[in-house]
Amino acid sequence: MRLFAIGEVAAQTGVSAKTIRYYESTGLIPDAKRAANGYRMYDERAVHILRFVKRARDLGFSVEDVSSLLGLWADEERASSEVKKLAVAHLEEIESKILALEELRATMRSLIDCCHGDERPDCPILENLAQTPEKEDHANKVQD
Amino acid sequence: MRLFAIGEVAAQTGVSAKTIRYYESTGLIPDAKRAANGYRMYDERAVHILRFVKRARDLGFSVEDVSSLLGLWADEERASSEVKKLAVAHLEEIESKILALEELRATMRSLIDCCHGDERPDCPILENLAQTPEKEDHANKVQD
DNA sequence: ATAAACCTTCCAGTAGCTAGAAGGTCAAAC
DNA sequence: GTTTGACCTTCTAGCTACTGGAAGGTTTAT
Repeated sequence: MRLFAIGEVAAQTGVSAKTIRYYESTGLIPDAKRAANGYRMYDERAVHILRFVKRARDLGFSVEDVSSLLGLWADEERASSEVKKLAVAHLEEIESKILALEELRATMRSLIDCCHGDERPDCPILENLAQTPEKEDHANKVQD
Repeated sequence: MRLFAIGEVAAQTGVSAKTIRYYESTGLIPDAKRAANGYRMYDERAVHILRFVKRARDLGFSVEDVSSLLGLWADEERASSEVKKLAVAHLEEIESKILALEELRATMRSLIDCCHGDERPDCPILENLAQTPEKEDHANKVQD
């Protein structure tokens, strides 16, 4: 069975050598085998695991979630509902982040639209930031 | 002129006492005056600054950006274009984050839709994560 | 023999706080 | 008069998920 050194694995998986070592140190992936010279060596299975990790991280799963997913992947007896639960929770997180960012975007857009952006010092953006929220709820809202 | 202790300022601004001290320690806000007993004391101006910081942070500006904004706010000679430049850059960041998250959302949705999510072990989500990507060259470099 | 390209470990730093420990201060209740 | 509790102080460490760099060992090519 062919074995690969860490740099080659990094190239194959898109996970940097530093990050692979980091994953090992935190226990996310199992400790690599070592060659006689002390170098970490990886077989196909280890590379496969790393690719799984990479894909899940790219999908935005936290390292902790990835750890759970690896566990489920390894468990032949898993219920797919377990996986789906993690995925749905993650999707919901993504969705709420999008909502929050869309609100920010709307606010930023309206602020930017109000600012002439020339050499004069008066600036509605700064005025908005500086406004005292005395009339609470409506005072510091910006219309979309 | 009335002075406020840190707890009251925290309540007034929505910035926690811990965070106010942190902001002071990093130089984002000026060092507070001290009462005879060593307590930090804040006047209206200091509270105003903190509210500005809070609002800007709520809009998602980085602390570094907030620092620049504070500088511009204090500078009577500023050009509004300077402020606008920061705001536009921030908006663009928000927009690219939204785009990235929308892509993730689409992928996650389709994965979730494919998974029956019951007690059986077969799961398209895991299969997707585990799939070996066919040779798409992602400019794999070794970096250390 | 030397250079380069690998590999090793360990320490520190990133953003923006937050938690907790150990202690000083102040007003009110008993 | 003391004790309780809510304040305040400083300091250190931890969170996520890495990344950079130092100091050094190994391998391969020239």
